[in-house]
Order: sequence, then structure tokens, then C-alpha cells
Amino acid sequence: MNAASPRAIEALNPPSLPELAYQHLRDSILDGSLEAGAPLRQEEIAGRLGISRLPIREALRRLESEGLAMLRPRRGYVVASLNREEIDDVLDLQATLEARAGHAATLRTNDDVARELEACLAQLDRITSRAPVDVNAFAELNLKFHDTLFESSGRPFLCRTLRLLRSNAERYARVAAGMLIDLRQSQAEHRAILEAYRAGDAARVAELCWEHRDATRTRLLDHLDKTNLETTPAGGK
Amino acid sequence: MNAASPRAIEALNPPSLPELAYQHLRDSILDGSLEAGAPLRQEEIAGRLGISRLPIREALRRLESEGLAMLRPRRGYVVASLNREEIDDVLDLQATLEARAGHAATLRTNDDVARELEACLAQLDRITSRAPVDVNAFAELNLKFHDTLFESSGRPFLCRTLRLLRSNAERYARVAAGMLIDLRQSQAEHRAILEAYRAGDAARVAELCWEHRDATRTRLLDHLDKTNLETTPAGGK
DNA sequence: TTATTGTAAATTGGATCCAATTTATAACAA
DNA sequence: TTGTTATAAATTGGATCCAATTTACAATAA
Repeated sequence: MNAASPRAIEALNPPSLPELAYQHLRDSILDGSLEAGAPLRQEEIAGRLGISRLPIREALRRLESEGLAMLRPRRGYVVASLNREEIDDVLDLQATLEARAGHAATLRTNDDVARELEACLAQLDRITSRAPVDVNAFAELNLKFHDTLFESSGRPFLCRTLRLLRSNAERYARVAAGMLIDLRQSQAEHRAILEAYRAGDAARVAELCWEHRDATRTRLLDHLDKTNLETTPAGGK
Repeated sequence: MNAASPRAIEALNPPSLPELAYQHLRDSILDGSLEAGAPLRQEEIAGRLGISRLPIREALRRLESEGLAMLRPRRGYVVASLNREEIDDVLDLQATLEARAGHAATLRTNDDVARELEACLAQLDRITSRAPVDVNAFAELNLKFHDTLFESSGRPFLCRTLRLLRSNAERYARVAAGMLIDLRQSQAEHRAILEAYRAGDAARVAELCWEHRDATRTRLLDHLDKTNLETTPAGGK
């Protein structure tokens, strides 16, 4: 028996309760079922998940350090919210880092990655060509396309930071994804990125990635301005 | 004066035990008293701080989500470590984000900020001109210079991410700061940044900030390669 | 001596209990 | 009616206790 296979062992162990609670709360925040400013009562969450408050507290602590929850001492956690400027901030940061990740990925172009990206685009084409577009499926494959590209950069910390940003951007970006984005335009941009990737033109990939994300930013901010959606509710008190 | 006014601070901001434990552990990791790979025993830490294990666990959870600690289920936390590629990753990211922050700050140039930056540089000049350079004082003021510039960008999330990166870079960068950096060269770069800032040349500030940080990156990696310092210890066992 | 195995100690993961503080409610006075 | 205050309920912050698992160690056999 070999003592040296920590990864394999790690893969086997069951998810801990804090991890479970974290996943649950994170999903609830990202899909909007927990609105910004909503209080996160430890007892209630614990009761709903059938566990004690302790793992909940660790999960909340993690959510806080990721920017999805806010702790007001002795008053408990609430779902964090972003105002217009902060959304702008996060999305600009996302664009910057995705450009950097795309750049790094292209410096070490790989055929397997190119094929995988191609497969994503093919599936995306099928989805967008159908009559009622399956928005969820589109979002999932869209995510996979970008993830495949960025993860191939061989820069774990950069990718980790990107995931963090996505957590904070996603609940707002979903609005844009569902309602505002021209799916065909988006696909055209994906194609351009893949072409530049294949050509090994890192600077071009960076530029395209930046524009691709920046388009989302612009659209989302426009949307926010038009609807005048209040993104910082009761919390202000 | 401000350091010792426990009552007023307590009244406004009661220090929670998890926060206290977090600060303690973070400091110990950053200044090297807790080496990479060292186990973080909950009971021992709790005993040393005179509190129970519960706040420790929340602190450890936070350290984990910030990348300073690693949790191996049922085996406890250990101090996280970065290998050469990961250090490169983090420092490149830092350079990228500082360039972005410098850019944003310069787009909204402010005289008060310029004066504060100038004051930092004046103090730094005094420090570097003395015979035995006070490295700690230099590091602190150096930090203040960058913080002042970046925080004036009006981009809280970007600054937050920069702080996160600094946590991960600092324990390695300190080597470079103490032994490798040409303080006068560094000061010259600071001057150039301030000049470009005053001129409102955002692109130039971004460029200079990037180079300024990238110099640290290059020097640190060179140092690592030369000393062949093993940055990923015991973990394998 | 060296490898193996069984047992004890140490350590984590989790639950329950208690104190302190905040929030909600109701009684009372202007 | 409206504002204030006293009291009760809810909620967080923290400590202690218990179970499950891992690690250390010693006894045993080859």
C-alpha cells in the first residue's frame, strides 16, 4: 500500500457539513432565492439542513471572506449586496483577469484544449439554432468554454481569483445572460477567440476576451441604469 | 494614542475572538514564525490564546478561503505553501491588478492624494539616506505609498483582491524586500509614478506600476532559482 | 534486528448548553 | 393617539462535552 496518493484519497472523502452548508447557501444567493440584504439566521438554516449551528457558522465565515455575506457583530450575517459602482468594479476586474488568463493560455496552446473548445462551440451552435433557446444549457456551456480556456493557462491562483469574481458577478450577470445578450454575437466572439487561440496570437486572445466580457459589463450597467434597479436595499440602515 | 484606547474601540467595535485568532495566525504565517506545511492544531492555538477551539475553527476556515491554510479532512489544517510556479502566478497577478488600480486612480486624480503620496516619498527618502536603513520602516511606508494610491482608485473590490494577493505574496516578497531590492531604484520608480499621476497620464502610471511590481517578481524568482529554496515541504508525506 | 499488528492517545468534526446582546412587544404616560 | 420605557423573546458568541477517525507507540512474531 502506497502512502503517497493524497489526491486520490481526498477525492473519496464525503463532503463535510460546512462544505454542504456553504454550497447550499452559495447556490441560494447566486440564483436569487436569497435576496441581497436578507438575514442569514443560523438556527433557521441549521434546522432546514437538519444539522447544528456550528457547521453553519463556518460556512457563513467562508461566505463572508468571499464577499457574498456580511457580518454585523452581534446582529448576524446578511446577504451582501453590490451597488452600481461595485458591480462595475467587479466586472472590470473580471474582464482584466480573463484577458490575462486567455493570454497565458495562448502562450501554451494545446491541441486537446482547442478540440474541447471546438466541441463547446459546436454544442452552443446547436442550442442557439433551436427555436426556444435553452438559456440554462447555454449558460452552462458558455461557462465551460471559458473555464476550459482559462484553466488551461496553468495559473491556479489566477483561476481561483476568477472563480471568486464569478461568484460575485453571477447573480447580476444572470440578468444580462437571460435577457440582454445577443447569443449569436456572443458565439461569433467565441469563434474569434478560438481562432486567435489556434493561431497562438496571445495578445489578440487577451483583447478579444476583454471585449467579450466588457460587452457584458456595458450591457448590464445599461440595464441597471434603465431599470434603475435598486441593488442596495434595506442594508443601508 | 490611538494604539491604546481599548474602551472607545471596544464600545464601537467589539473585537470578536475569531477575528483575534485570525489576526494572530495570519501574522504568524506572514512573518514566517509558522512555516509552510506546519500543522495548525486547534487545541494548541486555543490554549495559547486562552480561548476555546470554536473561534479558532472559524479563523482557520477564513485562512483557508484566503489561501493561507489548507484543510485535510479529519487531519486538520496546515500552513499552505506555494511552489515556484504559484509564486510567479501570484506576483504576475499582483502586477496586473496594481497596474489596473494605478490606472483607475489616475483617472480621478486628487490633490490630497498627491500630497499624501509626496509625504510618503519624503519620509522614504529620509529612511534610505540614513546609514543603517530601517527595513521595517521602509516596508511600512512603501506599503502606505501603494495603498494610498490604490485605495484612491475608488474600486473597493479591486483593492480587496489586492489585499488578498498581498497576503499570499508577502511572506515570499519579504525576502526580496530585505535582501534584494535596490531601495534607491525603488524610490526612483515611486517618483516616476507620482509624476505620471500628477500629470494625469493613466496609461503611464499603469505601465510604471506594472514594471515596479514585476521587478520584484523577477528578482524574487531569480533568488528562488539561485538558492533552490524548497517551497513545498512536508506536504508530500 | 525489523516488520507487523493491536491498542492507547491525540485530534478533528459535530452537538448541546449557557451567557450576553439585540430586537420585538406590551404597558404606561404625555 | 403617540412616544417612551420596561420586559420578554429571539439570536448571536462562546464554552464544554461526546463520538469518530487518525496518529503514535509498544508488544509480538519473523
